Amino acid sequence: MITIKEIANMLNVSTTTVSNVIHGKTKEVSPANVERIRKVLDEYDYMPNINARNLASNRSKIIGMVVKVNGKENPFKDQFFGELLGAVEDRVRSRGYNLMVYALNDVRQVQKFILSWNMDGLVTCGFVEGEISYLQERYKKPIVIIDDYDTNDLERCINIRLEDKKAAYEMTKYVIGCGHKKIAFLADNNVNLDHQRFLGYCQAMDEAGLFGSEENFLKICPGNRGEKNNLDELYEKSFAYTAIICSSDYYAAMLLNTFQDRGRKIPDDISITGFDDVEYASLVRPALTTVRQDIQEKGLVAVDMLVKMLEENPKDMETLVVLPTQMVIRDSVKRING
Amino acid sequence: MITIKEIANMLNVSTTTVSNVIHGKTKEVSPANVERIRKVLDEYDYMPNINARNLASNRSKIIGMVVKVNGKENPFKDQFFGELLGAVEDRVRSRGYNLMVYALNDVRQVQKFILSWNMDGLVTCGFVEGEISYLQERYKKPIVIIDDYDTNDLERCINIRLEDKKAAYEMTKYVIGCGHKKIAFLADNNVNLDHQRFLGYCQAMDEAGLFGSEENFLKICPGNRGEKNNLDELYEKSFAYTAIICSSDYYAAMLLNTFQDRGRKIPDDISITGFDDVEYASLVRPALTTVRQDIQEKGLVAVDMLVKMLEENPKDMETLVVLPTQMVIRDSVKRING
DNA sequence: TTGTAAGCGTTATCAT
DNA sequence: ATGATAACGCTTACAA
Repeated sequence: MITIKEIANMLNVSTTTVSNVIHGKTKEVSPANVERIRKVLDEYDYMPNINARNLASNRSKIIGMVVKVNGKENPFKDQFFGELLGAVEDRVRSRGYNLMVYALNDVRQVQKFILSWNMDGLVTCGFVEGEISYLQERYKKPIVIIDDYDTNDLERCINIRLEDKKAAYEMTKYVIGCGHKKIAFLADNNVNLDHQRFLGYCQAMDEAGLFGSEENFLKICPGNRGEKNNLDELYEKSFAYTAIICSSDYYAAMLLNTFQDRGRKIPDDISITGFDDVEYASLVRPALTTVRQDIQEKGLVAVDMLVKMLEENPKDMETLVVLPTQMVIRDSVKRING
Repeated sequence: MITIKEIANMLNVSTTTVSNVIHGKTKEVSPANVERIRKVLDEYDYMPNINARNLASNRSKIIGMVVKVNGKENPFKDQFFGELLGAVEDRVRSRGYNLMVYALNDVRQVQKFILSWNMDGLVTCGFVEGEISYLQERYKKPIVIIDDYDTNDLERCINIRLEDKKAAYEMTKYVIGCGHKKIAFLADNNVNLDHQRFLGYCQAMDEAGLFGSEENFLKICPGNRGEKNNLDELYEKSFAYTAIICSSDYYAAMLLNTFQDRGRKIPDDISITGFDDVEYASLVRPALTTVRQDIQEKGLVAVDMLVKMLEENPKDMETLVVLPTQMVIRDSVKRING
């Protein structure tokens, strides 16, 4: 690999001049030299040594994507994260940055990597308040936080979310409108965005004079490697309901499966709804009635906001983006008599 | 961020001594100094500047993962790539490296990134012969090639594949054993691993005295953004068969869907098999009879082999890993009368 | 328009 | 056991 210095020597010019040509600052260089240097650059297929460049210029052109991993699972098995990552990668690259990916559960490790590499910015997903602010105190560059509700108005931080509460509210209202009264809500926890969705569910239930409380919150265990889901328990509990609002397509599909295997007909015996509208939401049978979010868009917006902060550093930048959702009605909810 | 030089000054020692402590070369440093330096390192939460380190030591501790993207699709939407990426990330990190991810279709771009960053090694997926050898000529470091059949015995390259032909052979044999005679093979192309699977199909057909030829190769169009699948055409053609061996779960699920929507019963009217055993293979209905591969393992092995080359540089290293597959019999194939 | 030279934070060689 | 010091390849004042 040829270096700037070598080219400068070859052509009897200074490294500054070569550097200027490389960076397109051709106004500062005589046309003749521009020509000569460009030719050599091309001929020898010059590639900058990015480590040297980063060291000298004190930036890195690296954007880190850090997703929190709970337990031992591979987060990118989940189509949501896969699609998000792909969108982020695409936009990061087309904006001239490079993407480093980490799936971690320890925020101290995150800190180590981003500081050591002097990353220009960060996209995080799945981390919560305490973790984010820990990072934010030590890392003085922009952070985009995807899908968190507890981190608000932190300096240099941008939040990207959905209308989670509203979406769950609408879905629940739709199910109620189909004649259901005994409706449960299912998630693997009741914090952050799952909590917001639960609140939406509760609101719709309350408005309809039904009973939206924790009593009807069904907690599903994530079922990591080795660890079993609590599907038996959920199966038993499900008999108390005619519909279950799930906080993800993933769990909805799991219920669909389990229940049908044990002989309950869906939606005839019980209705089930999902959230996200990942690809297999329309592949399972019955196809899931669900809430669509545009994951691709989430990733693109995340990077765009980050790069905007990085390159324009606008003073009055909006610090929160709430993306819209959309009901997708398929076949997993039955219209029943009141 | 505190630097080595600053620490050295504070303690009136040389940067060499500090550096030695940082790297655990405590034999070369007096216990008293080890103690003093460690304390400061800890107190000031020293983080190395990796760009400086890389520049000085001429390595990068970066492993690149490059997946070829055809058309405009986001490859990580496909659970196969998502899971592979997650496995690679996990192992890369635990081996002390960092992962940079690129989804590209132009091999010249790949070259630019890996050379500029001085990456230590590469994991590629989806690239084919000409592209790989182009890279290999310019990039003098190890490359792991996943799922390619046309690149063999290139220096510094390791191939990782499945028993694709054998797996397809066994699947076809199973379907024949269920009494089917009119069996098609479906893929989106007939090169590389899809071709191997097609060969396995043909072999089983031939052995059974049936007709395994291109005539029974059904080509499905990938259906990228905007572009439509040729499902109408495939639906019509399917009436000539009682079973279709698909080269991926993805397409199998798509057929399941389309055919059922148009009123054909599966497996009663036509049997369908998949390949990969991604998660939704067991979520669709009927659950797919398919060939299981261990994607997680594929990723782990890829990184292990790469790191082994990097750190041990063994002379007699095996250059090909063929991972096993496994038949998974579910509900999408019907046993019929000969 | 061009060149000089300091500096980025490490590593590593070679003395002492 | 410890320390000078050059080197890594680039950017960027500043000088000419």
